[in-house]
Amino acid sequence: MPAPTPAPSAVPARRRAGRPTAAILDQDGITTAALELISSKGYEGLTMAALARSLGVAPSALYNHVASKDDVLILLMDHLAAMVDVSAFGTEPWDEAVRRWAWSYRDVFSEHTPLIPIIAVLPVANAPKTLAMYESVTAGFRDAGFPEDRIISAIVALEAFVFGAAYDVTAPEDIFDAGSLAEQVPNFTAAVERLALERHKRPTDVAFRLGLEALITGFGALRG
Amino acid sequence: MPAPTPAPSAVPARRRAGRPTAAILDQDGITTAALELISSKGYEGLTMAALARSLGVAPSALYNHVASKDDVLILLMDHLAAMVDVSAFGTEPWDEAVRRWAWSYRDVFSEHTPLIPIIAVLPVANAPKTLAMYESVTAGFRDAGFPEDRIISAIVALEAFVFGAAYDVTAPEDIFDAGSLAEQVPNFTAAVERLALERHKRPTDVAFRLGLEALITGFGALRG
DNA sequence: GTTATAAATGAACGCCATTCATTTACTGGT
DNA sequence: ACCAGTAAATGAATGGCGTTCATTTATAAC
Repeated sequence: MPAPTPAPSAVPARRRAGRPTAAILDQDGITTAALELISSKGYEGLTMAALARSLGVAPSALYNHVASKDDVLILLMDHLAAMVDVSAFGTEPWDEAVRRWAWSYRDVFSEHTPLIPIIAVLPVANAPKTLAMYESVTAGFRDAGFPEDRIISAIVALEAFVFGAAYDVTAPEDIFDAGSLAEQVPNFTAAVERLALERHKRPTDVAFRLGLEALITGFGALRG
Repeated sequence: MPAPTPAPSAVPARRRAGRPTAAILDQDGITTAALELISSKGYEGLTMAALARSLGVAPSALYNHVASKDDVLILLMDHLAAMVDVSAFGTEPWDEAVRRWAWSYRDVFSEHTPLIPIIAVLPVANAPKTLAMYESVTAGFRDAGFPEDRIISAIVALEAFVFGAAYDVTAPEDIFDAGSLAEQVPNFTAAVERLALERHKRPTDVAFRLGLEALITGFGALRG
């Protein structure tokens, strides 16, 4: 018969309430766990209960470290901002640096579109890594001879394009299939059919490139 | 004392279950009520319960006419697409028509940013009025000598910019105030301070204009 | 007339974010 | 060495949400 001493279980013994020897949770751990949860279950799977469960903790415990679920989303988006590639500012010519930054920015957030409504509107003071990204980009623009009073406007415009394009990446392939209404919109249907299928390039990438190059060209002309 | 016959009450007598003389609800009525609700209480106030209440109906009654709340949002966004000004295509030069379309598009959706994640990803077959908008724009591009195989890409890029800019409109004024971290981001802080305060123009409008003009110029060069 | 159906009701469900009283172990002051 | 205060956990409870479903009934169709 089995020994009376309980075997170490996959389910850990239920922790008693009260202050533990060392804190189990912190914002970094919560952020990491949230990212893992998102990559396995998507944003629908990101609930406070699931997050707590993945950390081996009761849901209410999270609220000792974040004020709300929105707070978790802010932590996430600031973490992602640090993953955006700004390294080309300072090492590459301005236009190439913008190109790399924008593609990278779009790619990072296209996997995290539910954060876009938050980052687009969040005061930078609440997001230090995002702020650091802006600092690098701003310095790159200034060093490239950009007039200082237009730098922020240019960045805002580029960002708007990037966010919109990030959504576009997630659109289904047949988004432009008009179905039974096709006959009623002949010009549109024709244009969709002619959409050049460049090899190895998604339509969303072609559109992003087209817009980005126009913005880079247009803004490049502002440099002194 | 009051007569036994009940006076006509502000609260209507509770309707019995069963088929009414004429249908109370339809998709148009739901859409209109939803718009009113949003304009008075905002998108947080748009719940199925509140929507039903504003129509004098039980929440479950809505589900005879829409499959889900997302369905309501789709109705809303298609309704809004019809409000976007495409009238300049065909009457004005191409660049001016794009300008009017884009500004109008941005203005309409800046009041309805919660719909952006939906419209950005919804197949056009589910949104006839949106499709009609695309038809007008596509025809305008074609008539302006735009190469047919780039029309969709150009529209997608413009739309991405418009959606991102719509979010930007809703950002708080102090979004770029770095607060206590200002010293750590000197270039950024300086650029924010120099942000030219053009009279009568919001910074968000300045940025939109900057980006839009760059896109129009860049895309205009593609015309044959 | 009978039958079928569309369109309403209201009760119930499950999920979710959040709050709160409570417990407990560590920390700093005397 | 004690004591008080506090940080960090528990788990039960709450209220709101979208949605489902059995039921009812007026109208339309045969």
